[in-house]
Amino acid sequence: MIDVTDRKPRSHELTRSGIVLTAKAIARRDGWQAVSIRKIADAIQYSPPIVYEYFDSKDVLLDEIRCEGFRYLSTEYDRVMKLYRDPEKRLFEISLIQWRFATEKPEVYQVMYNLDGAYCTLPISQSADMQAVGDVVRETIFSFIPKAKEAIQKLYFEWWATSHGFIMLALLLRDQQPLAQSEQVYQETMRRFVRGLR
Amino acid sequence: MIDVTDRKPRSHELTRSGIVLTAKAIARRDGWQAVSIRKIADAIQYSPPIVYEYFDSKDVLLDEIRCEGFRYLSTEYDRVMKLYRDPEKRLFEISLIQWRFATEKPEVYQVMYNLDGAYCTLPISQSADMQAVGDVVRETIFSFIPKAKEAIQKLYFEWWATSHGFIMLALLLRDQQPLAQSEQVYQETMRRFVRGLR
DNA sequence: GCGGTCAGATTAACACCGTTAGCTAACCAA
DNA sequence: TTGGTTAGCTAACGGTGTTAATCTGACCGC
Repeated sequence: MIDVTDRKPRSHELTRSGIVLTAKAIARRDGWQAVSIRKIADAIQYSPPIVYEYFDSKDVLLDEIRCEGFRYLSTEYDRVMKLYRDPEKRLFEISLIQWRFATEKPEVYQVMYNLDGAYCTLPISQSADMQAVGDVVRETIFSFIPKAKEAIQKLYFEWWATSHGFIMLALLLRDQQPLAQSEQVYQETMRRFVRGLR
Repeated sequence: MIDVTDRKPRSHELTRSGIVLTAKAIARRDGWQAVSIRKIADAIQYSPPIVYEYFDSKDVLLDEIRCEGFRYLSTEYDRVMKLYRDPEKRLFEISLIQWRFATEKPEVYQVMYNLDGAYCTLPISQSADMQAVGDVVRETIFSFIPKAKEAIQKLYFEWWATSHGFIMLALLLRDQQPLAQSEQVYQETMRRFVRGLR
């Protein structure tokens, strides 16, 4: 039973962001498998169908959070680009952001790559937000290794795979190997990767 | 309604492996999200509770498939160890097995790492089967880089992260970048990694 | 033949899930 | 007072993992 009396009136935008925040909060606490439309509705003190006024489906809600994650990365990358001029420094700092993001907002990282029970069926490939992230990294690589488009794409693929692989494995083995130790190996590897580009 | 007349009598072992095979078949066709106890029971022509005679829960069933995957890798690694004596060749061939396994049995690879809707809550860390896989790789690395235990563990971590990262990303981007092309980059990278150990 | 036992398998239920159809109650213009 | 619009709800459908209770039928001693 919903008690309407203690439900504060909120704007459309506030309710919408409330849904997103609640979904992430539940995912962070209990994992994505525990996130349900009913629990979200409960938390924002509405009935389940209201959620569908804001998102056509659970899939679309997850996709929103996913894109939000890529957009966040994009702005962080831009910040680095403005802060440093040295391409080598740039790519290394971008690598550090990747680690920081994955460890500080694991629930977002999970839904971005469909990890640990998070599952969004919408294709990630066509996402313009993900493409934008790639553009910044490719541009950075190009700025000190001006090669053909295919070569840049290959280097980007290698950078991404290395970064993502280390992060994923570090999170997977975090109860065997302390995160701080994995982070050290990560930084070492990414520094070596960046240096190897020269 | 279940028609008992056309259900063939099977041994305990045969029914058990039937459950595992059916789960993998559904996962391969429609993804792990589509795998349900009822669908498995339907396929093996039994009622749902029968599945619980063989596996305490869906989680345990997934864990079995996961461990089976690690055991398969283990035997394949052993095969390579017997086939080649050169440590460099050994580690490279093991890397190739990793790729082949992930692309030929994606549904098993997914459940091993909780990817794409596959979700097993049982901790993977304590799995002896996973440990066995690691032992073979660590041993291989040690055989031509005899270093301290921590250094070997670090190299193993790097090898695993690199291999897994490339494979994951290749599968993720397979509709943008053909798998054959990604495989080439993978082989190149793993060869470089192995060479870099000298 | 008859009653009892036991294992194998089933049905039916519980509490969830995503999603949707349809209702209610409040408001506002005419 | 109507009529219409709108926000929000309840209730339902078909699905999920899981379990308690029940049924079925074969076997065995008498």
